[in-house]
Amino acid sequence: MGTPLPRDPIADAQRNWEGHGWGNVAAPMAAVTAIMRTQQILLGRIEAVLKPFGLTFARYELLALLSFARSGALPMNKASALLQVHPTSVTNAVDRLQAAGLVVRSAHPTDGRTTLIELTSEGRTLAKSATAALNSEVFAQSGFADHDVDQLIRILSAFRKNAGDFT
Amino acid sequence: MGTPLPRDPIADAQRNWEGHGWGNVAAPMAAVTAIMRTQQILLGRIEAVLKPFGLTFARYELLALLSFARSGALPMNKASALLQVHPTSVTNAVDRLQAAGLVVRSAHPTDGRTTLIELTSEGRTLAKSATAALNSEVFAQSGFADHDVDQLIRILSAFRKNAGDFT
DNA sequence: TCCAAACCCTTGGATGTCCTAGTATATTGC
DNA sequence: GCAATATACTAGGACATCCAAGGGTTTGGA
Repeated sequence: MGTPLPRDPIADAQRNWEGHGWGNVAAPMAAVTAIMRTQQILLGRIEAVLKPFGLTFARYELLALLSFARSGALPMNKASALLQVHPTSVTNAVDRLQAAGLVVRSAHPTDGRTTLIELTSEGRTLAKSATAALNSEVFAQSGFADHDVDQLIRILSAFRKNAGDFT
Repeated sequence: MGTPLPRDPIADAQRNWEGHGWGNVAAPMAAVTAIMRTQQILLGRIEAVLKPFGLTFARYELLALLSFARSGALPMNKASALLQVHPTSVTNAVDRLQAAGLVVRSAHPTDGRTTLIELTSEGRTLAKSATAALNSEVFAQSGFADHDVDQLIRILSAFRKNAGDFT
């Protein structure tokens, strides 16, 4: 998928929108499309860094979440809510992490419906290493200027709140 | 995946990062994570609007690209480059669009390796309708303030250029 | 001219996401 | 107390994305 294009395809699309009389939504269209593409680029970088650890981003996120849980354990429904993904996605991730010996499922002490996900010591160690790698190889060189990072956090936080992610 | 959380999980993660001595990368981490989540929200809205048309976002993007191609046809490798996705993803999308009668594959006049994707009249009509729906139901109500849209376009364009998307 | 290298598309496999049930356990209300 | 409703997790299926590999077509250098 490799060589750079001679022109920005998203800017072209924006011009196309304007040329078709949709100028009022051309800019939001371009912004939304740019977010899609940026996410794709960032995900690619993250996956590349995690690959040597045998992790994908989905599994890493779960591992990281558990590692910050103090007790090292969380109910699956809680993890689903915090990661904002479908419960079946968590089931899928836990299956694989458990097969890799990084987490274990255990029964909830009082609620028989609930399953706890618990970090193993291997899981905790791996989470730490993977986080260090992401910090130095992705986040420390994100490609965003410092003040742009602040802008992004502000803009996207407002968007997410408005979209009903949190109160 | 429903009720709003009482707190912003990304802001919490940022605080966690700072608390662990990773303050220098906490903000980029939060920005990157927010982009991931924002993309997920936007994709969900888009897919919901496209569903009645029997389209997914991937298929719509290809359809829209073809509809702007004047001749209504593009080589698959060109589509792959412009959409910035793996060639196999285009193969997949074309398979389904062709099965739905929205595009047809045809031979390239001079290069036997290349396959052209061509819009059918049904495909062109559907692309028009779907675009109108996206414009009014997603882009016209993106949830971003106008000046934030400009900021996003500026910031993400610089990022994509820096990432090698275009020159 | 001719064969190796480059290029194009497709197939097959691994992952992840969501949706739609289906099973099991809790909670609520009468 | 017991039935109806709600909640939690999982199984199966549809899609999309990427990678690796394979077969056909062009191009280019010896």
